[in-house]
Amino acid sequence: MKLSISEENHIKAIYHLQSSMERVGTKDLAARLKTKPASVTDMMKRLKIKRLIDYKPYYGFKLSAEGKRVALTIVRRHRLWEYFLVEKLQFDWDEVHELAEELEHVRSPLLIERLDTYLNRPKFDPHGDPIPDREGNFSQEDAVPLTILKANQKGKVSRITKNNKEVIDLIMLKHIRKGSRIEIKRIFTIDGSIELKVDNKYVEHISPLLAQNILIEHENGKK
Amino acid sequence: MKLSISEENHIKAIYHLQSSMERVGTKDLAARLKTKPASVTDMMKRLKIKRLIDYKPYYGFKLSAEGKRVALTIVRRHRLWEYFLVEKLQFDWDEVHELAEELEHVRSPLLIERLDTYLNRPKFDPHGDPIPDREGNFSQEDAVPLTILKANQKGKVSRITKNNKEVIDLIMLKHIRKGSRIEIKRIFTIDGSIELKVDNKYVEHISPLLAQNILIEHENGKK
DNA sequence: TTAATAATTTAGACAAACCTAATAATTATT
DNA sequence: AATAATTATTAGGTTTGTCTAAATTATTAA
Ligand SMILES: [Mn+2]
Ligand SMILES: [Mn+2]
Ligand SMILES: [Mn+2]
Ligand SMILES: [Mn+2]
Repeated sequence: MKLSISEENHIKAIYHLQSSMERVGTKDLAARLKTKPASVTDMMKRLKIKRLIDYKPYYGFKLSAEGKRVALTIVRRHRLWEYFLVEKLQFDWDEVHELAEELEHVRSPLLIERLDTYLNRPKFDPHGDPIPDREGNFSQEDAVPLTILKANQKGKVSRITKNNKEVIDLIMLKHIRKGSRIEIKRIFTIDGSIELKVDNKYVEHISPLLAQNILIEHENGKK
Repeated sequence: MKLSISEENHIKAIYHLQSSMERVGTKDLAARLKTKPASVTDMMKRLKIKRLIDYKPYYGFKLSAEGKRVALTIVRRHRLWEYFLVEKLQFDWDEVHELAEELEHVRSPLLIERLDTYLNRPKFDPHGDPIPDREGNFSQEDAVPLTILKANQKGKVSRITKNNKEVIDLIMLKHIRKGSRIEIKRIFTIDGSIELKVDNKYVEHISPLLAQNILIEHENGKK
């Protein structure tokens, strides 16, 4: 099925909103896409015809199985490009979203496959969000980067990604090591830096880059 | 000025057609873009309003100075992406055009600048076509890859790009060396291989990859 | 130099993707 | 339960980019 860029953007937005609400409403989707409720209704009718959503007028919508599959391929493309931009083109992690928002619409399974291989099949994007694989599955690793935790969440350090000397020195300095109990205090959106409490003892402030290299034992179950 | 994807495609197509005709006609442009003459006329009216072309009804059109500037940035994006796809993602040189046709429309000067840097500022794309720089200038080097020559054109070998042993062995085998006089006999579009006469003596058949590494002294003057 | 042919433009339609304003349905509040 | 507030849909438009068919202009050939 060939989808337009706008259709893809709508599908992806529904996917994201669904994680925090059972059915998505017209107003919320319009707000997220910076469009108007009337326009969303138009689009929902079309997506319903294409069987990508379950749409009950006045009662919101949710992705169909096929819609979810499509959403995951778009998310995959988006996050792989973000990873590429940061890892290869030296962009900062907070500069890449808008570009990925466009690059994600180049639909070529072969391109994405090659890009994935080239990047060494990364499991998380520069913001710490997981990158779905070709089949739409997320990493089964129970270790996730510290960056995906939100304020007030807790976790235990399971391992450090890079065995780079500087990284090691830094985490030592911050009293972090394998097994440390971490509690996120605050996330500064300006630079993505994180204030956290280590082993209920030390209050530390670390960069997002360092945080990406600290893997936390994943709480299996609902997110 | 913000241009749509379709507008960009039209501008670029005019640019290419202009190299073989003074003014471009409606029918030719329609054929190249796989659209209809009536649609081209519509678009030409709009591009005229945006002052990107000089359009005289019934007498064809040509790019304005500004139009040419725009065309060159699109060509630059196209060719840089092609280079990326071949050099980094292991695509074959004959598989990349369609993908670049889409990637070229991600308009971000910063992205293209970083990509260029990352790729080490290549001067020619995988087909041997020159990549314009940020200012729209082509390489001033008087050496161009053998691949940009057309059938029946002649040239003198100025140098070999890679000092790789295999490349050296191959060009020796084909009787090619610095100073050799080359005459292109035929280009096989299936694989891009080239039949040529060396020093008016040996008829040889070489791969496009090898041809890319053979630099020819450029005939300065009109193209 | 006129008639035939080819190229181009115009007229009129249509789908996609938006919009505003008006109307209707749902949900929350007294 | 009635009313108010919120949310969603419909009606009717607009712009972009395409199309087909008809009319017009330019070019070529008789
Ligand atoms: Mn997008
Ligand atoms: Mn991201
Ligand atoms: Mn190309
Ligand atoms: Mn294109």
